[in-house]
Formats: sequence, C-alpha cells, structure tokens
Amino acid sequence: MIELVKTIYLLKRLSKYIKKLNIKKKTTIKDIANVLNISAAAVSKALNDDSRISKKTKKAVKQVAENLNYQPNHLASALRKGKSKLVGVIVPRTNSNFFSSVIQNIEEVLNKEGYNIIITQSNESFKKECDSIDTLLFTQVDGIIASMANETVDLDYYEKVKAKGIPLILFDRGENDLNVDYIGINDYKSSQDIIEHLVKQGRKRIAHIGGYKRTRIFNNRIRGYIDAVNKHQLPLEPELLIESSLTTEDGKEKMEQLLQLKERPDAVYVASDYAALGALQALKERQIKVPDDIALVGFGDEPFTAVVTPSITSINQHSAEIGKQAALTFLGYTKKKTVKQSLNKIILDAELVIRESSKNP
Amino acid sequence: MIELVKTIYLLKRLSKYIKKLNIKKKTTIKDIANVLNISAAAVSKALNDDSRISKKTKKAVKQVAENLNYQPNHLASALRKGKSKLVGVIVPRTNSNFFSSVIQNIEEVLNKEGYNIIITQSNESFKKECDSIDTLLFTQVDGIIASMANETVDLDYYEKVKAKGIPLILFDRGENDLNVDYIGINDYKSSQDIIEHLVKQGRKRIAHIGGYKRTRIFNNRIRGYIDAVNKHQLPLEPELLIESSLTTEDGKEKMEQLLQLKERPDAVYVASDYAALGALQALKERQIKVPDDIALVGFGDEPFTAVVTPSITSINQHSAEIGKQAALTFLGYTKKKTVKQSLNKIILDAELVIRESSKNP
DNA sequence: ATTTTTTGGTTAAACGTTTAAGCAAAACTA
DNA sequence: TAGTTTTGCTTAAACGTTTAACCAAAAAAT
Repeated sequence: MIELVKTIYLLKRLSKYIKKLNIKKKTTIKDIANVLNISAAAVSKALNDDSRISKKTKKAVKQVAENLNYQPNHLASALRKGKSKLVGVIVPRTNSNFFSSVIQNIEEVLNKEGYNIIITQSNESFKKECDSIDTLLFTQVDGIIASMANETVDLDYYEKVKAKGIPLILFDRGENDLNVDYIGINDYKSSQDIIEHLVKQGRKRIAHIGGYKRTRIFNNRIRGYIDAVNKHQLPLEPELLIESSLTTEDGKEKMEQLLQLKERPDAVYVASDYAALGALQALKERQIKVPDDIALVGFGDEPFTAVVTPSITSINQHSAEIGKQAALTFLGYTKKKTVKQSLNKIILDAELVIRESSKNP
Repeated sequence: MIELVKTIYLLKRLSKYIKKLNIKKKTTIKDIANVLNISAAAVSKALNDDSRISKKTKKAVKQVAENLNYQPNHLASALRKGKSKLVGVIVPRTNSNFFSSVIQNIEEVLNKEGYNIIITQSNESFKKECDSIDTLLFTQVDGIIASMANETVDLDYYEKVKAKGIPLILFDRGENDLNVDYIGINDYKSSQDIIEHLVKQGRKRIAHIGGYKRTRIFNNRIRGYIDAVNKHQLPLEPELLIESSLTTEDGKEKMEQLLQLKERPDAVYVASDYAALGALQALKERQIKVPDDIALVGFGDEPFTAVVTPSITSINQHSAEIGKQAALTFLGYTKKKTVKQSLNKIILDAELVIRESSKNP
C-alpha cells in the first residue's frame, strides 16, 4: 500500500519533469536528482555504479534516467575528468583498402573500451597534416594514431604532440627519428621476397619503381631491392632504380621511362599497387605482354590487383593486424598510467601473393 | 624607459609561468590572466576579439598566449556555448571512392567554418549504424550527415536525432518516410539513360541486377529500368530482374544465375560497380565475351571500372557536389538559427560514362 | 553499552570557458 | 560644468559532470 502511494507520488514528479522537458532542454543529472529528491552527486555515482550507492537507489536512478531519456553530456564529463575518450586517426587517404581496413580495426578495438575515433585525411599534404594535428589537439583527443603523408619531413608538429604528453602511435609511414611507437611490416624483407620470386621465375633484369628515398618504408624497400639484386649478381644499374610519387599517373610515366631504355628490364617491381596499375596501363598501351615480355609486381594487395587483367602479384600488409596492434598500443598507455611503458616497435612479416603478372613466361 | 621596466617586469612574470608549465599542466586562460594581471574574462574576450577590449590588451594577450603555447580547451568552450563544432558523418564504408570523395568534400566545406567531422562506418549493418548514432549523440555533435546502411529499415534512431533537434542530412541512401534534408542523384533518370544507351547499341534483351527494393535509390533504379524497357517494348521478364545485396560476391552469383537461363540476356545493367565487377568475373570464367556476347553496365563510376578489362560503362554520381551540398545544407541550419528553414531535397543529374563493356558488338 | 566500521549518501569545489551584469574612468555633449 | 555616453575592463554565475571531504545513521565489534 505504502509502495503504491510512493509510486504514484513518483509518477507525479516524473510527469511534471517530462512536461518541462517538452519545453525543450536536455535532461541532466540534476533533473534526475530532483525527481528522486536526492543530490546530483548521488545520481552521478549511481550511474557510474559507485559502491557507495545502494542497489535500490541505483535502480531508481537508472529507471528515471531511462524515462526522461537521459543522455550523459560527454563534454562535461570529459572536461571534468580531463579525458575526452576520443582518439584521432590521421591517414593520407581513406579510399585505399589498406587504410580503410586499418581504420576499421582500430575502431573495433577502441570502441570496446569506450573510445571513439575521429578520422582525418591528410591527402598526402604536409600542410593538411599539420592542420589535422591542430584540430585533433583542439578537440582534446586522448591519443593520436597516424600514418604520415608522403610530403612530411618536418617533424615539429609530431614533436608537439609528444611534448603535450599525448600518446602518439605511428603505423605504416613512420619515421625513425621520431622516437615513438610504430607498427608496420618488414619492408626490407618483403622486397627481398619479391626479388627472390622474380629470380625463380627466370627474370634477369629487374627494375624498381620506388617511393621517396627519404620515407623510411620506401627506403627499406629500395635497400631490400638493392641487396637482393646484388646477392643474385643481377645488373644494378641507376636507370633501373627510379624514384616516384607512386600515384597511378606517375607509375605510368615512370614505366614509360623504363621502356625508353636501350636494354629494357624483363621485370618491374613497383612499390605501390596504385603505381603498378599505372605501369600496367603503360604496358598495355604499348602492347607489351605481361608477364611474357615483362613481369610486374606491386605492393599492398589492394583488391583491384586481383581483378585487373592480368592480375597483379603483390604484398599483403596485414592491415587488420596493424590496426589492432595500433589500437592496443594506445590502450596500453591508458591502462598502466603510472608505469612508463617502453616504446613499442612492432614489425609484422608480410605475405607475397603471387598472381598472373609474374608467372613464368 | 618606463616601457623597458614594464617589459622586464612582464618577462619576469612570464618566465615564472613558463617554469610552472614545465612542471606539467596545460596553459589556461587563467594563466594568461595572471601574467598580465587582468581577469580571465578579459583574456577570453581578447582572444575572441570582443569590441570592448582595447587593442593594446588584445595584443598583449595574444603575445602571452603565444609564448605560453596556449591551446584553447575546446571541451570547456563547447560545454559553455552548447556547441561542439563537431559534425558526425555516417557512411556504410569509407573504402569506396564515392563515399571517400563525399567525405573529403564535406570536410573541406565544414573546416572552413571551424567545424570538424567525426567519421563512422556502419559496414552496412543496422546495429552498427544505431551504435554510431548513439556515439555521435554522446559526443554532442552539432549535426549528422549520413548515408544509410543497406539493412536499415527501422528509422527510430534517426527519429531520435530529429527529436533532439539536431540537424540531420541524408545523402545517397535516404528514406522518403523520414522527412529530412536529402542530397542525391536522379536514380530513375540514370537508369533510363543506361537502357537508352544499351538500346542504341542494339541490345534487345536487357537484365537488371538491382539492389534491395525497399531501399529508395535502388527502387528508383528498378523503376527506371522497368519503365525504359517497357517504353522500348523489350521483354520484361521476372527472371531478368534480380534483387541482390550488390556485393562483389553476390554480383558474381547473380550473374551466374542469369547465365543459367534458357534465353540469356544480351546486356546486363548492375546497380553497383562492385557487383558489376563480380558479374564480370563470372562472365570471364565462362569465356563469355564482353561486350560482344553480353554488354555490361555498372553504377557509381568507381575508379576500377576504368582499369579492369574490359573497362566498365558506369554512372558518375558527382560525389564532390553531393558532399559540398550536404555540408552547405548543414551550415544553413547553423546560420539562420531562428528562421525555420524549409527542407532541402537536392537531386543532381548524374552522367553516363561509356566504356568498352557496352560498346557495339 | 560503548566504540568502531560501514553504508549511503550530501556539500561544495573543480574542470576551462563564456557571458550577462555591473562599474569606474575617460571622453564626449550641451 | 554637469550630464551622458563610451571604453575597458571586473565579478560572478553558468555549462553538466565528477570527486574529495564530510557526515549522520546503521551495523558490527568489543
């Protein structure tokens, strides 16, 4: 009986508040407190399952919160706690399968821990990348996971992030100079695997359309190429080793350049699938048969490598694993906040995926 | 002379604060106020170029802010102002060129107005989409720009957004039932253009692998197909009109289904480039010549349509324009806050891009 | 029966801004 | 010269949480 009276009383207060709500305004913790005649602090604690709040109160609070359609104000709690529960992700672009897959896996891991991600694209522009960092800092992200733009050489902005004490994790495109966590694949070994494979297919004159030497991953690929070529005592001529921006357009251009040579290569290893695609276009236009006349190998295992004609041999970079590891590395910082954790450098082994473009002639 | 003394005095206070800063903690408006011996409010106003603050003070404030490496706390200002300056973007996935391009253009337009975007992927899952909406609301975004997942039929979550008074703009995948701003292309007319083109190429038996009928854009494409086929008095048989999830895999499967028919079509129009790619694979595997035996048309003008063999005729959806219009529509809400603006339904004309896969046999 | 501990809260301050209201001094007006 | 307006600030409250510190009442321990 007394229960019933209480319930009716509560209903009355509730309906009063629901009416108030209709006149705009979002429900706050205070509204819930008023309905139940307890303090806002108690409500906050109840919602956060504090041990010093009784089960009964917790239940009531959650009930009223539900009824009033309460949505916690993330800004307020973030401000108070000094944590935004937001992680910034910077990538050169999202429309490559590699980056998209990395992002998806980062998100998956972080969402489970209550983090959300903000994705920004640098479009391979240094300036855009700096802007991205600024906006992410401005948005008070709790960490940044990034893959650097091709253009980036000046590391001041990244140093700024480090200086602020915000966890910074790089993947794929990183820099050795920046003493920071990194997740990537073994580019050097991948290059060697490719040359090894081409040699086995009987290729004797292998060219490499590589990325910018100053970028570490491309530098490693170049070194892998050089060492493997030397190991097999194949010709290592300057005109066989070309630096490229690795866009589709530039890949085409650089391949045309290779075709001008008096002595053409019988295999070309391109450091990016997109550039390899351009190279393939150049070859097709000149009716050069792939792989019969020239074998072609790309890098990245983008889906289109499997569907073009001929399909392109490439390197699978394990994007899912990279994304997961990057996220876990970040979470490492949030967990053991006191213990100064040691720097993580995770180098995964990549996998050569052999397709038509490098088969035996 | 007096100036010099003042400067020295200021320097002293400054260095004291810089020292304090090194012992951690971020610079706040209060620190600046203390250095200059003015109130925090004055600093805030100075930084926001309030007219009631003298030029001299403004200059000094900005100087000190610079020196102390002050970064405004976005959370605090957002909390106080009730605006987060964040816009949520929900897409089925980012690794299609269409969505990636839309996002890029949304970002470009919004950044100029001081907004940042949070991108979330639904992966075509209704549940993930609901989660995305929840997290975006939780993050206190000022607006949401979304393209719905294939699965989505229940609109409750979107109604929730509307109910909260948060501007909601849909693009590409939208729903008529949801009375909300929308930017997309004329799917009905695009379908007709495709059929028109195929008829001109002498095709007499045209099949359509379409999307889910319940999704508006796919329904429009289907209606366009039906009306155009009827108009030209071509056969409109149930087995020529197939419903598909439009993934690459399902496109392949549905094409195989079409090839089982006693009377095969001589042209197939697929409502998505990804599914068209799968269809092409099926055709290649069976040594069926494209376009000679069967013509193929996709939808979306994804870059790979131009590089596969044969290249695939498709529809360019003007992704850049869609992104821009979506962003501008959102900004419309932020500007005229009082005036209840009328609903925007922008339907752009798409463009047929003719390639090898639909040339004359 | 008294002391100690535990339970279930409350109060008040804090997070870093913004902003309405107020106010003294300076500058203008008549 | 007195009154009015403008300038250039200051004070204090507010945004919605969280949390340290406190406290009364109940339960447990002695």
